[in-house]
Amino acid sequence: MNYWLMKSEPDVFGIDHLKQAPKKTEHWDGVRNYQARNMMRDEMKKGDQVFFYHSNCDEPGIVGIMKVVREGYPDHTAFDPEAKYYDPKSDPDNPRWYMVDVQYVRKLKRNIPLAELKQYKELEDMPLVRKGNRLSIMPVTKAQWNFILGLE
DNA sequence: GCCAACGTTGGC
DNA sequence: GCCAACGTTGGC
Repeated sequence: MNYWLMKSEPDVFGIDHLKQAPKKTEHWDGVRNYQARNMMRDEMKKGDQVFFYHSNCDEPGIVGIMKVVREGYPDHTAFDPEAKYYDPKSDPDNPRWYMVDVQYVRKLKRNIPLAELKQYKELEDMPLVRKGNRLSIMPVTKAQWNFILGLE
């Protein structure tokens, strides 16, 4: 099993939105970055565990855990001219963008803010804590995963 | 293929 | 709201 971290803006889609969704499950649409796309399309597997990270908010940080319940499939919002992340270069016969479905597992006992995560030598290799990193989906090693859970 | 311009992300 | 970092676009 692999571990991941996915970012989302809580004002747009936060962990409570996921918790309140039908079956506590939602598709992770709107990703328009090739590195992140490749991970969702090729690498994220059913049962993989994912940290839910809140970005662009008062206190950015890891707030909970979810799991992959459906592996990569085409992001249909790219085909919809009305959608915010419409991409005319993606078409159903040759989809450019992919998404996975994720299901709410639980919140962490406390939110772990980015400012704190940056302090730990154990996490210095995470793209998350590197300056200027904008990747919205990233792999997490088992060691990093366990270390972060130990911070709860 | 290079690279300047531009747009976006996201912390602060 | 500012701005650094980075990805993408498009002219040449």
